[in-house]
Amino acid sequence: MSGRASPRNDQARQPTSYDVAQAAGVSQSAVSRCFRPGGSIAPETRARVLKAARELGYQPNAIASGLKAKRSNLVAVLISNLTNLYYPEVLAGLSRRLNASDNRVLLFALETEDEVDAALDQVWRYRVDGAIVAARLQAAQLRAFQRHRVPVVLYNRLSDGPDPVPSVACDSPGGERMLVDRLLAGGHRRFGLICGPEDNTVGRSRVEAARARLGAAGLTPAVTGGSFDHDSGAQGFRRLMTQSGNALDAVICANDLMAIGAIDAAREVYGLDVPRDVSVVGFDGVGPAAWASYRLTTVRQPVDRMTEAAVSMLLERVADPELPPEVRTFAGKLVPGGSARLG
Amino acid sequence: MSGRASPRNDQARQPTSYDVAQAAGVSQSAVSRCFRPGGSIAPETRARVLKAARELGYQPNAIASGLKAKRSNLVAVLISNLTNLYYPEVLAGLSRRLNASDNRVLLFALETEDEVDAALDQVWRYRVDGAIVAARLQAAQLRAFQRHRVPVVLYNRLSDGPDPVPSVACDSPGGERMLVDRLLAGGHRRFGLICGPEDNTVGRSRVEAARARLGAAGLTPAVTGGSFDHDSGAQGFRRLMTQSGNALDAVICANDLMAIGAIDAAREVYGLDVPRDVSVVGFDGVGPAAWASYRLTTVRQPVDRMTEAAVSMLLERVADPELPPEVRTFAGKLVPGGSARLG
DNA sequence: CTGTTAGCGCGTTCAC
DNA sequence: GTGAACGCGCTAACAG
Repeated sequence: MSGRASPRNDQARQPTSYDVAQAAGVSQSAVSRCFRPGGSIAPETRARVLKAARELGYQPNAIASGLKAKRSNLVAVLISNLTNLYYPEVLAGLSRRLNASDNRVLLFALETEDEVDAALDQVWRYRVDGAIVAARLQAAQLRAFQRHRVPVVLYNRLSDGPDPVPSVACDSPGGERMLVDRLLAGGHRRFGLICGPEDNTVGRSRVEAARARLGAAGLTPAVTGGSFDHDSGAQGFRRLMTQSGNALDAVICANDLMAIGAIDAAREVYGLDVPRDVSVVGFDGVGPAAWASYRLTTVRQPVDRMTEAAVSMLLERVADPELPPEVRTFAGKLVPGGSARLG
Repeated sequence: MSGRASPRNDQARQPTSYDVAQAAGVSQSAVSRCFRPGGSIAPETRARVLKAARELGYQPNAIASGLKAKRSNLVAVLISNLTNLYYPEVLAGLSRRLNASDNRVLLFALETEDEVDAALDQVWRYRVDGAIVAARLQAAQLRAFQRHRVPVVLYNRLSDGPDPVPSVACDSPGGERMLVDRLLAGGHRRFGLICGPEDNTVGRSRVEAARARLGAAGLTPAVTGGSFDHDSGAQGFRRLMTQSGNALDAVICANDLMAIGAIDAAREVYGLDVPRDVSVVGFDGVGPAAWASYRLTTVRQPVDRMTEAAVSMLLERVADPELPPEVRTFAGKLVPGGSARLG
C-alpha cells in the first residue's frame, strides 16, 4: 500500500540475531556464538558480526535466551522491611554483587509478611535461577522452593521448619552476650528489654539470648514488646519505666532503631542523660546509630561479608543444586559508642 | 534402563501447559486461554483445566509468555543512592504499585552514576516494558530509551537534554521559597547554604532557588559544597562557620541528611543550641528528620503521590507509546518542626 | 570453524 | 468453543 515508504525504517522492532546474521553475511547461529562465552568462532567472523551488531544496535534478547537455556539469570530478592533502615544497605550489597556476577535482581519489597505467597507465585512464573529471602518463610513455602527446584538462601532468618536451609545470619546470641557482659561489668543491675515483632526470629533470638545471660547472672529484666521502629522504641522505654518504677540501669533493644527511639524518649520524656542516668544499647549498626546525637552502643553486623556470603552461597547452589544446606553465621562487632557505661 | 522407577517422577522439569492439557484431556491452546484474560473458554473446560493445573502445580512460564507476547511485564527501576535514606521509601512505593499492577521490578541499584550504561545494557536485553529512573541520565542515554522504544519516567531528576522527558518531581524551588520566606520572617539575615553533589540537578535547583530568594531580599549567603550525606552536612557546617566568622543565623541544607549532620556539628563542635543560636532547615522529610533529637524544619515530599504518579505515567506510556512527554510537579509540605525559628 | 536443524513454552491465528 | 499449526528469538547438538 504505502509506496516504498520505508527503506529501512522497520526499526520499530528490535533487531534480532537473524538481522545481524544477514547484515554480516553469516548464519544466525554464528551470531549467537559470538555472544556466548566459549562459542567457537573465528576472530575474523567475530569481528564482522560484532560490527554489524553495533551498527544495528543489536542486544541479545535475554528473555528468549532464558527460554532456551532454561536459565533466566534472574535472582529473586524478597525483603520485608525495606523502610527499616537496615535493609537498604543489605539490598544495595546484594544488588551490587548479583549484578557483578551477571545476574539480575527481581525485587519483591514486602510490606507485610503475608504478601509472601503472592510474591512466590511470581517467583515461580519468572523461572528465577534462585532467591535470597529476608522475610519470614513458612515451612510450606520452603517446601515450595524445593518443589520448584529453586535454590534459596535465607538472610538473617532462621528456618523454623525441621529441615536445615541454606542461610547467612549474624550471630545474635553472641552479640547480645557481648553487650550484656559489658553492661554487667559496667555495674548495671536493673535491666529493661525491648523486643522485636513477635514473629521475627532474629528479634526473638536476640531477646532470648540477652535474657538468658542476665538470668545466668541472677537477674530478671523487665520486658516489653516492640516492632523494630523508632516509635515502638520510645513507647517501649516508657512502659519499661512504668513497669520498673522508674528504676532502670540499662535498656537493651532488639535493634538500633528502637534503641534510638528509647534514647529520644529517655531525654525528652524523662529528662534523663544517656548514658549517665541510663544506658541504652541496640543491635545492627545502622548509619544513624553513629550520629553525634546518639553514638549508640551496639553490635554492628558485617553486612558486606554477609551479602557476599549470601550471593556466593546462592550461586554455588544454582550451579550445583545438590549442595547440602549450610548455615553461615557471622560474628558482629561491638561498637562501644557512647550510649552505655560499659565495663 | 531403570525398571519403571518413575511412575510420575519427572517433576524435575516444571510442568508446562502441554502437561496440563494432557492431564485435562484438552489441547494446549485451551490451557493457554484459561490463563489469559479474555480467552474464550467454556466454564466447564476451564474448571477441568484449572483443576489439572492445580494438581500438577502448573504456573504459566512468564519468560516464554513474554517472548511470544513481546511484553515481559518487567519494569526496570534504576536508583542511584539507595543507602541515602530517602530512596528506600521511594523504592518501596514503586515496588508496591508496580506489583499491584501486575508488573515485576527489575532493580538496578547504582553505586555511582557511571554505572548507568552497564545497567542500561541489561535493561535492553531484558526487553523491559518500561523504566523508572532516579539517577542522572545523559542526553545520549535518554536517546537510547527512544531508540529502543522503552518508555521511561524520571523520578526527581530533570532532563538536561533539549527534549522534554516524562517525569515526576517535587517542586524544589517552591519548597525552598517557603523555607526562605519563613526564615526571613523569623528575622534571620546571615545565611549559610550547603549544596548537594555538583552533578545533581535536584540539589542544584534547591540551592539556586534559595539563593535567588535570598538575593531578592538583598542578602548574599555563604555557600559551601556537600554530597547529601550526614558527614558532609557536618563538615559543611564547620566550613560555613569559618567562612562567616562564626556569625550565622540560619543554615539551609539541600537535603535532610545534611541538615541533621549540620545540627550535630552545631551542637557537638560549637556547643550551639538549635534553633536558639542557629536555625537549620533541610529538604525531603525523611523519617529520622522527625526524631525527637532533631525535629527538623523541612519540606516533606509527597512520596506516596509521587510514586503513584510515576507508575501510572509509565503504565500509560507502555499502553500508548505515543503519549507526549509530561512533567508532573508536586508541591512539598512545610514541616515546621523545631530546628528553626520561623516567622 | 561454520551452517543446518530442532526445539524451549506459550500466544495466536484459523479452520472446524 | 476448540484444536492444529506456526513462530517469538535464541541455544545446542550435529554434520560438514
